[in-house]
Amino acid sequence: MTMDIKIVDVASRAGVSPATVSRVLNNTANVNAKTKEKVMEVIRELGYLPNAAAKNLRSQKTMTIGVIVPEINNSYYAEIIKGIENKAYAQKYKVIICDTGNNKEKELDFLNLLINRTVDSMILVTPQLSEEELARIVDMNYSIGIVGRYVGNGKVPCVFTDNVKFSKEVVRHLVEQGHKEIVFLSGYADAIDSFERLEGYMKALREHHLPFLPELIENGDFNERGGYEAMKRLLDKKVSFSAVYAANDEMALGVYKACREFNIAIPGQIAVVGVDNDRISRYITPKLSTVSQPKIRMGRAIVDKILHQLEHDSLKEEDRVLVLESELIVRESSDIRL
Amino acid sequence: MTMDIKIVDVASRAGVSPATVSRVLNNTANVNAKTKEKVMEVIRELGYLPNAAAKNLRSQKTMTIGVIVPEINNSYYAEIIKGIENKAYAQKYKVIICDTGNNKEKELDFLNLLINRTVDSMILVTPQLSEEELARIVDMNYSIGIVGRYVGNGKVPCVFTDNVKFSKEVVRHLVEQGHKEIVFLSGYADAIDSFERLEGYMKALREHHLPFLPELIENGDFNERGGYEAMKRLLDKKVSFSAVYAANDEMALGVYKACREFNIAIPGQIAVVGVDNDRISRYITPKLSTVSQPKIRMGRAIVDKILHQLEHDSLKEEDRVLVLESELIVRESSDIRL
DNA sequence: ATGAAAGCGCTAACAT
DNA sequence: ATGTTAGCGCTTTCAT
Repeated sequence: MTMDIKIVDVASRAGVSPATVSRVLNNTANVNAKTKEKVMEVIRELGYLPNAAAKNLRSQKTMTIGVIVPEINNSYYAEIIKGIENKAYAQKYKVIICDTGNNKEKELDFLNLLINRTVDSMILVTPQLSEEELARIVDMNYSIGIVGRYVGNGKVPCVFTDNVKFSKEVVRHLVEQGHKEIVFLSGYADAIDSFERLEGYMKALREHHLPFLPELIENGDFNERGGYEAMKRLLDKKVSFSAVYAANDEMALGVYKACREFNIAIPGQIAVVGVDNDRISRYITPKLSTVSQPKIRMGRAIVDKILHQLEHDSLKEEDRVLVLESELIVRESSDIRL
Repeated sequence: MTMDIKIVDVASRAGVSPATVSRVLNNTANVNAKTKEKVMEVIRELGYLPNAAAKNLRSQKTMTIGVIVPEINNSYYAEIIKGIENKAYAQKYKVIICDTGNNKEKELDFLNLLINRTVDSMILVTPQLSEEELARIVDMNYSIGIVGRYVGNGKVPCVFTDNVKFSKEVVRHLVEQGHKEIVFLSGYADAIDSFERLEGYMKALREHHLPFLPELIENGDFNERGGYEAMKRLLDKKVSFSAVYAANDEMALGVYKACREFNIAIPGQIAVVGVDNDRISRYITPKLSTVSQPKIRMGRAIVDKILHQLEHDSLKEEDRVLVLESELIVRESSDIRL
């Protein structure tokens, strides 16, 4: 145990009361310039820092934000966290990270940090919780922000990109390249991203007067292995197709693997497009076409909204939801001219 | 503001004293089975969770560990964090992340979370701080753990891999492949990793009776661009060499880029080996030889040591430092037979 | 402009 | 086995 110095130590040494020290520390009332100077000096001398727990208890704030993500060590989430941490630091907030490993139990468990006041607010990145579950918490007046999907609740700020819109763009690009039979590789079925990307895919087909063929839909659970196996299933089924739109880059990597194994040329025989603009997409051969999302900005934006709401106790509806632009990046894997 | 429920609410509703509620909550003394049951029931009914700040203040613990890393969104650090978070969660600890962006000021600032008791312990991953600076903090009895480098201070647990050892392995492998003029691409000069990897390189040269040529040493600041530019400088200098040992995969990626630009075949004309086993190394063409480090295990291990020390207030010297095995992974970029 | 004192919600020492 | 009470270190009325 350290013999920490407390506010009374500073006070007595400076010849003032604890209240005055608190005042200069927090700029919370007028303090005579001379005494202020003296107090500051003693604080420096003693290297005093206010005990966080006492401060939190008394002020009912922790200056801490929690972030719940499915996997910290996935570059997509790591970038979002980066944005959150950087913005939070600039506003003097700390960040507690919670890695659920895609486990909903853990997600719920971490939410307790909000209830027991360990954090002032919780950011959920592509959460598994339903709108109702979210509503229950928000209605108890706890602060929550969402990254990666739209939420209807008027008290919940959310930041995301328009899955439907960029999915349509991907399909349009593929159609322009001459493809008519396009596979859609979905992530796990209950993820909102899977659903919306599929929706965009279907809408685009209709717009281009292409038939929707259910046998061209496969699920790859958002991971490489899933993509690999889905691709093998497609090959087994002997359905005819010339392009694959994978709902993320991970699965596209799996498609690459299967193609390598079966000697299928990309993009010569099969074009491939992914989503996320994972770093690997630029380095793999052939370079993978993908959709880039402004991950760091998403992180920064949600912090902005949450803190605004925390401080002003309100958020106009038009400020509540932010949909950021994503961008289709065409690379070798879907460009026959290359 | 929510009307939170407090321990007194639970107590009165259960017809007992706050002390008893605290006892069943913390299993800190014998409580009659019947009353215990009753208290638990009320707790569930009310959805009571103990206020964290009050608990922290009273118990002088926060059950929180801070982690300071140079860049969260770098897979090497993200993996270490993953290991830390998972182990911490299993022990009921939370994790606050601090991203310094390689800024020493920020590193020092984050250490204040230790002093002001926001966290019980702080893990520094490849810190920029000197041993003396660390010692100053540790001598005030604050708990610190280090990942990624050895520290002499007997009170500081540390976990790392043996840079010298694997560097020698890398050079030996290259020599066995017939290389005699091997470039060493260093990271920024003040990083301990740069220094030790260089040391291993030099020792290996001596062991294999190869001359040490200063013109074969270049600095690439641990990033891709630095590697690219270092490689161009080497090419400009017109020195002769047939292999490059880059102190991390990032720089190796830069070497790849330069070689592509100048039409140099890897490994035909120049062999390349990196360090870190970044995911990209398996996907790039040609596949990059590299050194794999057990990142997640490093994270888990340091948490183990720190918590042991926190609870037992001591750590035997033989338990204090852990050097984990790394492994040279030979892939296409340094194997002429492939 | 400054000080005295109450109290944030919990745990632990002491009493019963 | 259980209750009473002091106090963790701070902020914030309320006085002066």
